[in-house]
Amino acid sequence: MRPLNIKEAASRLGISPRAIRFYEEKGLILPAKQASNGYRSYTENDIWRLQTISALREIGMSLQDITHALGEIDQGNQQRLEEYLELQQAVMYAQWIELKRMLDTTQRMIDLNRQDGPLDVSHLHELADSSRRLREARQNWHDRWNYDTQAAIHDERVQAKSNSIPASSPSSASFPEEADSMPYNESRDVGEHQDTQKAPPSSFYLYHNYDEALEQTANWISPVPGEHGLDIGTGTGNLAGKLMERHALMTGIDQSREMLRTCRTKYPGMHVKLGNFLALPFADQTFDFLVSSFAFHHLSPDQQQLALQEMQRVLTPRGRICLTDLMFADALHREAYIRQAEADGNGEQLLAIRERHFPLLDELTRWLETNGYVTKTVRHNELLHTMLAVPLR
DNA sequence: ATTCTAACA
DNA sequence: TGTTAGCA
Repeated sequence: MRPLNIKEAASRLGISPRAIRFYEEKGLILPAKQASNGYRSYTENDIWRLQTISALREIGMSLQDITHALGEIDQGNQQRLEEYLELQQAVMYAQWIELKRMLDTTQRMIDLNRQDGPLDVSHLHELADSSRRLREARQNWHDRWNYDTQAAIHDERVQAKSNSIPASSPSSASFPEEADSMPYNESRDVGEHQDTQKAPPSSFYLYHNYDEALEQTANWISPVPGEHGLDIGTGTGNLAGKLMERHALMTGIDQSREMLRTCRTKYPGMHVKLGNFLALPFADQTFDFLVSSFAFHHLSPDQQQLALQEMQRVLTPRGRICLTDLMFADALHREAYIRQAEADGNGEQLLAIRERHFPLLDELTRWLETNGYVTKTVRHNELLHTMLAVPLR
């Protein structure tokens, strides 16, 4: 194929010629120059390189990081190459879903226009507004890109914390009735939460009952051997591992390369993929069930909505969902909890609550039930819950 | 008509 | 990165 000049290359990639020159200035590419006029000349290789740069850029990687990444590819690091290819794939999925969403929005506007006659402006604004917010939400996962650094120490930390609690520790003794994970309904749940205002002292409890909660999740899913399951935010694969023991075919996605690396070595039999929770890199109706533990609270409330929609998309019509995470019963519970933490001067806990977006149990339940699910929930400790959602059918 | 470099926003 | 200017 004939080498492209800069304008052709730019239009093919959907970026500006200036951007391309800028990348060159930063040392990311080095196109040949025509001796006669000094015009840059881009070969297929250059184009591929630019494509890579552009894709990585879209995910919000800094040019510095891209330099580094490209370096590894140049050295023939296949492992890395695959990661970056998946990254590009993830971007494409995000775009695909965005497109679908826009189609959806316009369709809704058309419908509303037909039904209620001329659409009043406020409604139009509302639609446009939500559409904008959704898009913003999706962009925010760029930040997660740097989450990697935490990966290496993740498992150690969890291990350390659950081990540091003896089986007969006071805190678990004060919740003896939870030991037997009995499903209970929402109203009872709210009631029970009222005495949680004597909030626990330190933050280690956030991970206490960690393993019990994962067990619960796997039990509730109880996969039929051979069923396909997706673990969103699989981290190092602890939950997916339990489901594989039960002979499910597990796929895990995470937004962190480092996490996935660890996961791959821990569970060679597991499909592991880099991906955005808000644009799952899978076709519609791919999985029989879907689990997620300790991942939801990394998303903003808006993003959680998107994630739920995505889950439905990749799930089979009869697919079930089981979520384990720290949750508040409702907004009041959250407020009370924060007040208590303030009173205790527990800064660590306050920070944890403020920086995460622990789902509200009542909202989550409402959303799922509105979307055709029957739910049941079990509480493992003050905040830790496991929720199962099965299609009404 | 296009591209290039350089400089400024 | 976008924009603009002055060249080849």
